[in-house]
Amino acid sequence: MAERERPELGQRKSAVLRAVVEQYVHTGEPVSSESIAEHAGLGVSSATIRNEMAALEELGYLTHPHTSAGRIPTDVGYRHYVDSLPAGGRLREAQRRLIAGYFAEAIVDLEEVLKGSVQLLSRLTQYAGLAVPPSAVEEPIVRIELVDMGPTLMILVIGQHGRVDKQVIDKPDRVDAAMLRDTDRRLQRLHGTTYLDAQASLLRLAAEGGKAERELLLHVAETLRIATQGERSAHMMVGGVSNLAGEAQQMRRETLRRLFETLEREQEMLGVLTDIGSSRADLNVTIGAEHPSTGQWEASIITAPFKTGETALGTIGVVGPTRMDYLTAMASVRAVAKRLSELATELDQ
Amino acid sequence: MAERERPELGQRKSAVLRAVVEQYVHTGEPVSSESIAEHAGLGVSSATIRNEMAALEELGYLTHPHTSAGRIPTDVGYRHYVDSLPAGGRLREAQRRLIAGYFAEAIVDLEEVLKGSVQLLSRLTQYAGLAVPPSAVEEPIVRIELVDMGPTLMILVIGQHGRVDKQVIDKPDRVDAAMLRDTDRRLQRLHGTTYLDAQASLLRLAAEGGKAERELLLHVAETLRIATQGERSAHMMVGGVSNLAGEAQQMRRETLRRLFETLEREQEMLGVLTDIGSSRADLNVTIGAEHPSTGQWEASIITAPFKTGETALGTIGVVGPTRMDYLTAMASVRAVAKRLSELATELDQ
DNA sequence: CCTTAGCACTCTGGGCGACAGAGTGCTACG
DNA sequence: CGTAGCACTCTGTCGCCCAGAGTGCTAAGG
Repeated sequence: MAERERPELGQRKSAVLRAVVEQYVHTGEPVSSESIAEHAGLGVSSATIRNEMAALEELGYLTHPHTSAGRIPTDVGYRHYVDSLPAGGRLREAQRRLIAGYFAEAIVDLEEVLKGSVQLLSRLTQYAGLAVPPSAVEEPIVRIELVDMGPTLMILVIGQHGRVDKQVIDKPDRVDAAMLRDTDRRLQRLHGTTYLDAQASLLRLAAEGGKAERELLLHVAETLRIATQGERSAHMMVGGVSNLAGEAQQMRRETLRRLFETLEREQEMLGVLTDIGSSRADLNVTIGAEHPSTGQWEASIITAPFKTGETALGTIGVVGPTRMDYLTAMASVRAVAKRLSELATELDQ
Repeated sequence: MAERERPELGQRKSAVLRAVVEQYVHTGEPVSSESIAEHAGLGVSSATIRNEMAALEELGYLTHPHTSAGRIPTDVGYRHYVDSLPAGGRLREAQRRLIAGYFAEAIVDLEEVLKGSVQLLSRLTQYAGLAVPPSAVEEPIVRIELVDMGPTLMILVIGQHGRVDKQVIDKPDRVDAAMLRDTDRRLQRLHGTTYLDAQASLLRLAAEGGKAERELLLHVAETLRIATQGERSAHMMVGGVSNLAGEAQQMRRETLRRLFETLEREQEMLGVLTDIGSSRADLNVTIGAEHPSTGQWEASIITAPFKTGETALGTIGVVGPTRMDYLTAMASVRAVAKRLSELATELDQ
């Protein structure tokens, strides 16, 4: 729809826009026509650049802090810039090596790998990294156990991809060792079914059994529900937040506080990420006010799904100020997601 | 030793110091002699207060931003203030209810309780909350299992207090189902021993068994080692960091960044907390430059251990700016630690 | 000897005007 | 259509002044 209103820019306008974005990202200062004329190598004078800039401002791609200041990109400007970027953004050699080095270590626990990836991304980009682990819904269960802890009981569920969900509950009355063994055996039937299917099966099983057993099974079902349904379980991972505190020269204190607040609220943040990732593209970029939440904190989010074959597992990404080095950030996220997908595919066999 | 150099202040000097600290914490502005004379109810004129203030400055408890500004407390000033505080600081009714409400919920998983306590503390104090879970060293093992995940193998250790440690490894060659069952049975001997003792036992067992089994057992020992020795396992919990971003009006950007950075580095932060908590007091307060790290970020840390009976389990606390509401913060930390200790004692039976 | 009133002194912060510099927008010309 | 040139506008800074806040000191009084 925005496509309709903002038709293809001329080649030179695009070049000017790109130059403005890149210079502004680099220096953080409004960009003057003269510096573009000098550095961008377009072979035209500053006056011509000024005309182009005025036109770009008219079209909504640039703004003015005040009359006699240079131009800075608007969200729309960044959007055009990002869309016109070549797909295969390049990384510095050092960055490539960092990524390669990380994935050379043989870590086989997906959760550990993701934790590391978050760190990796935040180091690559100097923004905050984030990761959303696979939802358990479709994950086959390898084992369910009831562990007797004395006065309490631990329900333990192990998934095919290495996730472990646990819940500790007060041991219901009238539950003894024999009964636990019995229920435990019954739970073994669920091995191999997915978290989702197992929930349905449990409800059926619960209906059959005696009162005490029913209570137990319902608790198990609850554990699975929590594991699949977010709430306290959907533990999104965030790292490198301190980068934002330093980097964000221009962010006002209040803006920064709100950003941090949201990053701490898993549920809210997951909602935002779901919105952004719903397009199922290989790389999603959301710039400033394009999303109501990110608009609030003048931030951009770049995410990419990682998958085995064609099925999406989870998401990784970075959060940074709108004035972000999109080229590097996009390339980093894309590269890490690619490696993660390869690794996941390998683990899956 | 500081005790030696700074002898007991007179009663009035103490009162003036307290008034300055409290007013400064409240308003964030340097405090003038006149406002103390008016509000502190000491029944003397501002000139007298001025004399006292000059003396306090001489002694190192107060400073001056510049000649004609009011006084602000130094770290030493805060220290004296804190030490002279009555032990049973009081909380507002609303805060009491918040704490009572939280502990009224029947959560029996220590880890969950701690996560909640961190949130609770950050809401009570408006600073960042933190918690260090019990070390596994002395915790009895309830169960050790080897879970066959296809190409990989998960080592799973469950502790008496509800902790679950896992490590996923590549399945060593020459390991088949029968052998897993066999080793699994052998591992059952370790049930009931502590994480620490189990490590020693494993090394002995490993020496006896065949080559493939030895490799397995060594991996198990490694899992236990990681669980007891910090590294990636000692997952300190931090929450409410966004409070600091807003609250810290006076903190410079750079200071804030460093603080956040340290909060993200578990190992470093754990080191600081260990230093602070080593006194084994019921409540530890470290103010600004009293610790080299906290000095760097102009912050104070308040911690308290929680225990069952006499054995310390872990630590909770808050981190805030030196200009902190010590009264409330100390009372909050003390109250939450007390409740946690009660809860832990209860769970332990 | 301690307290206090009074006063001179100092430093900050805001308001004001002037000014240099940066950058634009426009016009007129090739 | 591009460009040189120029008038115009706005910011940031500097110096200045002034009001206000708060101190330090002195001298007088209990």
